[in-house]
Amino acid sequence: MINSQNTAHIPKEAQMSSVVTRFAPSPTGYLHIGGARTALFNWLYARRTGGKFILRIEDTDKERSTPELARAILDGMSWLGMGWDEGPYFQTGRMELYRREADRLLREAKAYRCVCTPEELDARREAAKARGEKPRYDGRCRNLPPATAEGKRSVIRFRTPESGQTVVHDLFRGDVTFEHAELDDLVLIRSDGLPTYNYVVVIDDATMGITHVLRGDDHLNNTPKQILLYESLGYSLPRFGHFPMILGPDGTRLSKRHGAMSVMAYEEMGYLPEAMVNYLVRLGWSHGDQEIFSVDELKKCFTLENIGKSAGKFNPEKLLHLNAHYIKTVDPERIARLLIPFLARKGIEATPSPWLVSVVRTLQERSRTLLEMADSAEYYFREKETDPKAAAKFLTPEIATVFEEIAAAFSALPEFSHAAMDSTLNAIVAKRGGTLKIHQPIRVALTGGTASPGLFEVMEVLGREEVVRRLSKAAKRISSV
RNA sequence: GUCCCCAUCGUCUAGUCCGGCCAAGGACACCGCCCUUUCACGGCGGCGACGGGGGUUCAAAUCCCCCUGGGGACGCCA
Repeated sequence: MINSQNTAHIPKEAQMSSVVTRFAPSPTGYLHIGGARTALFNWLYARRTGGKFILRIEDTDKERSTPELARAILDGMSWLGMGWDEGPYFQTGRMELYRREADRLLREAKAYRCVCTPEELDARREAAKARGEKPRYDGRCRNLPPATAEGKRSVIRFRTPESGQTVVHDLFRGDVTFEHAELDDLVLIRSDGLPTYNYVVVIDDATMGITHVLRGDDHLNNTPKQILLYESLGYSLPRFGHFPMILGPDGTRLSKRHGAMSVMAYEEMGYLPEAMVNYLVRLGWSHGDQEIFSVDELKKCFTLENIGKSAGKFNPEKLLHLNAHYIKTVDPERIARLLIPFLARKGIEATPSPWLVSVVRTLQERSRTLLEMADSAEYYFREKETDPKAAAKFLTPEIATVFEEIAAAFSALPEFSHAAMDSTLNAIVAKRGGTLKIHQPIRVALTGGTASPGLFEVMEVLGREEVVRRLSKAAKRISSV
């Protein structure tokens, strides 16, 4: 017998207009890169098709789930700008439904009670591995008279067909066939009465009307079991699509070893959500040669057809590049607002103002993250310690008098503008033979280092008073050495 | 070990379904040059891939098979 998801008869338009996707993370960790992309694909597909996107928290692992982590996942979703149309649903609130359906399966003999203990199961698994076999449940409680389990600690297992096969019609990979003989009798309800993942996911997806189950291909092997469950429960099947996982830069499964994998860690490092979204969407999906995508654009052009099949490696460099792109092109007023907490971390108090925006404008082209921007913005707010090497090279004794002359000339300027400063400097240089290199010394005196935005921009933002003050101060300091 | 998936530059990928337009295109990184008051931005150029072997065909990155490599799953985790 071959089980199949038969949706081919449904007209394309009908499928399009009624798409329901979901993201179902378990609150046993933060929202990480991989999870975020899964959410993104589902969210984008729903948006693209005018469908619905549901958020569901899979909290049936009472050992590891915490409300704080559930909160953190929600925060991550919000930061990335992914809103959900329904939920978040929590599975812990749906226990009665899970038990009722399990009882039904039990009554129909599609499931049975198993009294094997975890210890026994472990031992058998090890033994099977030692023998070189696939470690599966051996089915010894399958035909136990129901009375045997009476009063004993037991789990409810699904009675998987012993022969035949199930084929998964995967949206991205085509048909994948699994022999039932390869599957074992999975646990539906644990001995403490809590349901397991493979079971609840089916009930939830079915009862919530999910039409497209789009998830990482680490779930592909679970799918035949779930299809069998759908059929036993009498539910109609959604369409399944398994996209490749994201691997660490070293090609192994993503984990803490790979450094910052939590999405929110990137916010703290000064990344913009649009950069993260853009990076994530291009990892495993493409649209010709296009690299830059706004969210609005994605809502129009994101398609399932362009999702690839091979696993991708997480590449922090490209994410950084994309972030630099957005730092550079996003509205400076917004950057200014976002920058404030980063400045605060350095002990710099700033408030939104046109001046702050002008600071940002000078730094947009040379900052790849908000963190970098805050670092290079420091001299606008307070004098920095002068880099000793820069001082040695540019703050030479003969420059002191030049600084004083410039300070005086600047003070006398009717207007402290780029053009006025430029011609003032040129005049002073010309007066001394025209070979004097004056820009770097001024830059060092003003910013404490040799790298900064255009000198005139810096001076305009700093303001005449501060420029004159720093120049005079530098002159005095040089002379006093 | 068993089963499942995957395979184009170091990385993300276009091209593969409908074989010729591909002496394989774009992006990141790297290198060089130009622009330039520094650092950046930008522009131009360079380096760099169809994993191997068999088929099929007039023709294969594209279709088939095997091998190899990588990943995943095998829980009273999700």
